[in-house]
Amino acid sequence: MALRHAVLAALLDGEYSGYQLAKAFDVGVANFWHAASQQLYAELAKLESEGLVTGRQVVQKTRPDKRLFRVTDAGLAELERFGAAASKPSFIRDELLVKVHAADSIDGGSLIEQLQERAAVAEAKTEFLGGLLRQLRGEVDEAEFLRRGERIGPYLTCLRGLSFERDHRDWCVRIAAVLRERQGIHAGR
Amino acid sequence: MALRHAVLAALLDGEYSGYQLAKAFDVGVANFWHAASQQLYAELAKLESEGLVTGRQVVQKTRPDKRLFRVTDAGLAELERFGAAASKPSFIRDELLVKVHAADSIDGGSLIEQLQERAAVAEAKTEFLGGLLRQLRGEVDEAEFLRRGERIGPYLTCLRGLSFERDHRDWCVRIAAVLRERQGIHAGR
DNA sequence: GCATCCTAGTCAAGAAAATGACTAATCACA
DNA sequence: TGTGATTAGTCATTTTCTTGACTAGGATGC
Repeated sequence: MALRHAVLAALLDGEYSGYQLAKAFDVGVANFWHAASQQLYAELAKLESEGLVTGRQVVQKTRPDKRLFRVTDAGLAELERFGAAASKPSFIRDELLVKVHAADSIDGGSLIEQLQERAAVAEAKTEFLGGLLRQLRGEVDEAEFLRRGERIGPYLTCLRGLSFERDHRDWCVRIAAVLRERQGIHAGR
Repeated sequence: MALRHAVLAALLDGEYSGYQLAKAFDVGVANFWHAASQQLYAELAKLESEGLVTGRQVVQKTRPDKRLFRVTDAGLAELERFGAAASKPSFIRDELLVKVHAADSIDGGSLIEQLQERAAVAEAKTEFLGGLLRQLRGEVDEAEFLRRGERIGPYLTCLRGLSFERDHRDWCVRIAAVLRERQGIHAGR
């Protein structure tokens, strides 16, 4: 009963097909929620049967037909209700961190590689989110956009994502350096 | 097939009962993995049946008896194998962020309150993790500890947790301020 | 001219995780 | 003297997630 609200929140940006929604969950929404496309199709069907979203068929010539969904008034009411209720505490789940926690018992070389790779991914995502933010705010500067923009929700969560990715990148780089130095010390004995 | 490695990594710190493990998953391990105590008991039973951990009964007078677990050589080998394999991408899941994404459609007052509350929690966790780090490194300074400490894995993941919480707190404070200012603008019209 | 990618989904099986209830003794507090 | 917290778990059910396979046509690249 939680994915549904992430879907509703994502659909506020406009009409989406399940496929497009899955894309959104790979980029902006990924800053706070992850879901596979099959889950999204299933959730959309459930939301539709409950009347929280409506879909309309769009026939396409060069592409398979699709169904575009948007949030209904009942969906908005449900979001409103959700917004007022208590939130579950957030959680992270990260296998790379599990490995680092076990760093003293596993192969350092491989770990360093993975940290560098992850740092590169985080760096790429940092740049991507930077671009996305520029796109979302358009011509105006950030402070002005945040004061008077019409749809700032996605912007705010992207800000969080950007900060997270930067921070994560820095940590990865630093930890890789720490592990490299320790390898040098061990090799030098 | 993922919780098992988090459990193995956590058990590297020494012998733990299921109950103690659950505590660890609420503090240090929470920086990268979340699990309910029931899951941990179940996972420990599975790991034991596969020979990756061994448990020994400890009879207590004033407390219920408990079973302390430690990682076996087979468990270490499994961790080693896990360390060399590719990691799944990490994911965050945060209902508060879902709400912020939908900020334009839900009640601002409640959201601001929740952001402030979350900021306070993050602040408390920041302080807690700071203390934990001091405790982990003992008398030596950080650079020295990271160069020559014996068990740095938990320290490194706590560093990540600390950074995350600080960052999260700052974001919460800032977003609450942004939403407050927007409320002022609306009220002023 | 063939291979692969992209759009746009659907289906089913099985693993993993979340939830809620329950036991039972001890200790701290008021 | 009783209320609640702490230690130390167990059991069962439901929900959610993951994985892999499958359809099908058009676009793109080599």
